[in-house]
Amino acid sequence: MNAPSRIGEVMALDRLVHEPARLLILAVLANAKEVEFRFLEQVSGLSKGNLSSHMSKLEAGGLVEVKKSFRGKRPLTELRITAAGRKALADYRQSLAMVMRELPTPGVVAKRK
Amino acid sequence: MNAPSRIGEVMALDRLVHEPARLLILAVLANAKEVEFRFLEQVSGLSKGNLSSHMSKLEAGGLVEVKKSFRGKRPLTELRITAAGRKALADYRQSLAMVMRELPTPGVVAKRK
DNA sequence: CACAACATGTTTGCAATGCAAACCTATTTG
DNA sequence: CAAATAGGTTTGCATTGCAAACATGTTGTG
Repeated sequence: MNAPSRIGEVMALDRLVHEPARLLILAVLANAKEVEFRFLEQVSGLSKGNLSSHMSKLEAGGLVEVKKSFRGKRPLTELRITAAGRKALADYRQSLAMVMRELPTPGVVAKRK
Repeated sequence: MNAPSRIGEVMALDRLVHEPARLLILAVLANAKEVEFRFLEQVSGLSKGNLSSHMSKLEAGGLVEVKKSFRGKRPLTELRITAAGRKALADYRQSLAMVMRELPTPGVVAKRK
């Protein structure tokens, strides 16, 4: 119950996942078999450059796989989440849940004494 | 269809609060009337320098108030969360809750068939 | 055909950030 | 007195997130 006892959880958050842009990407990927670069660009509102670099980081970290091909004559980049990616996301979610418990509930303020 | 509709929440996270070290600080402050620098240093495991700069950022953002005084002959720095700080934390918590809903539940993977 | 405009990403350049080493001022201890 | 300790702040640096510029091909237009 005591905040300090679990306070360390916050610092253990996986920074690769914690970054909002990447968290968004992972969340989308986790809900679809395979997602196109263009789609991600649109739903995220990220610039191409920014998206591209986050993508590379996720790939470098092994959380995501990138498949390059052609649709017709145009380049096509598709992303898929890996098993490690799912695990990282699940772990992150778990940590978040703990963190949420540490955060004061709206109303805890009134717990004066 | 709900994932893409609420997906923007992730990008709206307040970066000032989102940073783990600062989130930790805020969480601690929210549960105590006033907290000493040294105490924060110990429970967080942050270096003095790091803590000092996060502190300054929170102060600059108006989420925290810093009171400097002396205890005996030694300098003493105390922090208190402001109303704005509580609000920022509450809003952040709210956003987090939404994000959590977007994240795949452990077990969603097995939803085949 | 020439060449402009578009499509799809990647690389580059830069400002902002997190981090701890080094520093500063004052006090206490050997 | 010198050295160690206390309590923080400033500095220097490596990393990052971000979009502008670039690269490479394709389609449209006169």
